[in-house]
Amino acid sequence: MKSQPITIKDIARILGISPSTVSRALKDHPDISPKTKQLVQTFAEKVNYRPNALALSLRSSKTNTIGIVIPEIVHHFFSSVISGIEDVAYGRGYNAIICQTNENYQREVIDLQALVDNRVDGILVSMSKNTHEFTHFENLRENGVPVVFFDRICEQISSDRVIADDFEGARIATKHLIGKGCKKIMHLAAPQHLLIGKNRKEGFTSALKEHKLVSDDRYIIKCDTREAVFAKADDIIRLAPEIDGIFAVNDSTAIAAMQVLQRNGYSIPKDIAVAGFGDGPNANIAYPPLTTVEQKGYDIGQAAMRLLIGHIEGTVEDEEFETKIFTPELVERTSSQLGHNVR
Amino acid sequence: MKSQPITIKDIARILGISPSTVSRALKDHPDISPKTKQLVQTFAEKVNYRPNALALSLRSSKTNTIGIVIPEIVHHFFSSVISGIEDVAYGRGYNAIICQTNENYQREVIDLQALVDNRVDGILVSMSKNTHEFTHFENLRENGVPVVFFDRICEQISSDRVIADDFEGARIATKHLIGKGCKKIMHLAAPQHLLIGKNRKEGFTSALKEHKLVSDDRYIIKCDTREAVFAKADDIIRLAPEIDGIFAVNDSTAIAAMQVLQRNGYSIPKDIAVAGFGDGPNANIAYPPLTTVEQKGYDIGQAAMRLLIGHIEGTVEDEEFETKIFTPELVERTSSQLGHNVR
DNA sequence: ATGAAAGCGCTAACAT
DNA sequence: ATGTTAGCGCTTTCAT
Repeated sequence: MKSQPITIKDIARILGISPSTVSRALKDHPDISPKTKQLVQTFAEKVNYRPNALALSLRSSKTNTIGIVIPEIVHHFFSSVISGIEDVAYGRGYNAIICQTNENYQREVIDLQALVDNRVDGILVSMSKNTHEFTHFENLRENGVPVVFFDRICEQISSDRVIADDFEGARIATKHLIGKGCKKIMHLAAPQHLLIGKNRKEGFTSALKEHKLVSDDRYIIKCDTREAVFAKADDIIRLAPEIDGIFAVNDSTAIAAMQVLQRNGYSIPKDIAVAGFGDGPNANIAYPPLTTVEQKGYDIGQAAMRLLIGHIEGTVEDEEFETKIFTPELVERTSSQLGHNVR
Repeated sequence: MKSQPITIKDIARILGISPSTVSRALKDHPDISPKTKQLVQTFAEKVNYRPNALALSLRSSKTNTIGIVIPEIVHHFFSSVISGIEDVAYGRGYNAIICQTNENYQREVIDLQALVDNRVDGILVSMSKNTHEFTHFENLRENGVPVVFFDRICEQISSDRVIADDFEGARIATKHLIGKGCKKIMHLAAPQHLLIGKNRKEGFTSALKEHKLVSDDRYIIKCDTREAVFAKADDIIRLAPEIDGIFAVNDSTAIAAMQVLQRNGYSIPKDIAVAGFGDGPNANIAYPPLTTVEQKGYDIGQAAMRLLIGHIEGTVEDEEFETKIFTPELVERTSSQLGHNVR
């Protein structure tokens, strides 16, 4: 029962007219007589004719499809970005293909290649954590495929970029903790070869300096996942008696740290105030609800897609690149109310 | 600088040979002389030749691409399923296009149409909550596109299916609560036109009956999202004094219910024991950690993709359908320890 | 107002 | 061992 989809040629044969007439009739070409148009359109409707997108794309070298390459779909931030991208994309007649690299460099290379092979009109990329080679990005340029980086941008490649102001976000969160009375704040940091790791750490230290607080390297612990926190639990607990605040590079790290401290008899936020980064839905589920900075994923996605369309449709000069920066906003909840008891 | 990608024709012209020779040389055809092969392959490598997947697919009417249509990417269950699908797919030389419907029927129709237009080799679908018309699924069959439903299957369409045993999972969770001493258990239920809603409720009532507990309709509250729980908070609080357990249709609903109860002075699990369904990462983040049943998303994804490949590659009879069922497993945590205090 | 022909990039039957 | 041709489905110039 695997019936081949009907083609323009089929319609032409059945109706006893030429393929070109069918093609024109279907798109209301003025040359075609109303009678023929009527005939063709009605028939096409009846047999549920659908143009073959492959053939269309091959002919026009335009797929109306863009590729999205991201580390992990499951993170709230990335899925907000995807929603932003998709809403703009669909509105402008583009389809989006999502590829997740699972933070795997090899997969990133393969995914990009597959997108290029399938002649997508443009690509939106957020780099994997393990990417240190950039020739696969350079190849895109050589192939004439427009690219916009977002969030995890590649500094070595000149291109449009859309980012959250990680430095400022970290600074805001840290100043908030200081405002709540914290004097000795620990930072749970991401790897420093990642821009977000570097910028958030620098925002953190900048806030400390501004308020003339000591910036103790011992208080900077490298862990940026839930698992990493549990692996470093001993280090955190050893320092816990000295500190009164934690700023974590993301929400899951912040939440895991709260759990580690609570299991060791500390009360949050009474003994130690905590702030995270990202504002996913976890922040509300956490106990106590987590103070964090909101990253505006949806806006970032929209902006990235708009920039990409600018390049695809040639409304922007080819070598003219732009960087859009979104400043995060503090979302204050219970976890940062130093000294307060929570039920 | 938008250089068109190089084609076989280009190579042929430059090397002064015919396109067919180039094509054959590139795929090690035995007819071609080693010298020519060497020449062509080296050159192709040098200019970074890549076949145009569009042209390939058009010619072979085989795209080596499958479509995934799911309600929401962000849910842990669905992203596990995607990982399972992708791992099998890549291993067998298929690419996957992910479409999220956002539980929107119209979007589901559009996404499926786009996939068919792009001639994917097969489609994996988990239905949107708001889908009550099924002609768009029937059209797939008419177009000869193999489909496998998973999790949110469509009863009205005969096809391969991969599901979690929701009835049994709900029964296991409910019996667990009963075993912990619960006598009056509330159920937070999903809409009954959804199979998962129906099956989980029936698993719940079946466990009650088995243990000769009363099944009170007042204890069945319709809410299956975090927001819905807050909307029904008054109803839940009104009944809270009577009950000693809650079985929720999913984890976020269970967690929201715990929060509502806690904010109203109830202690979990001392006063009321709670169990959820799904075992996403939230279950660990919740306070107290949530007892729930694990849905085996990764396995379901793998199984669904394997079934789909069977149909695509014709190793399975066309009208021969299979249903694979995965039984969830209980993951016992703190939220269900009725009578116990948690710090 | 309609049709014939060519071509998007590729491959495979059919020459030579 | 290599080249010529035709065709996948579609559109569009160029006839008529």
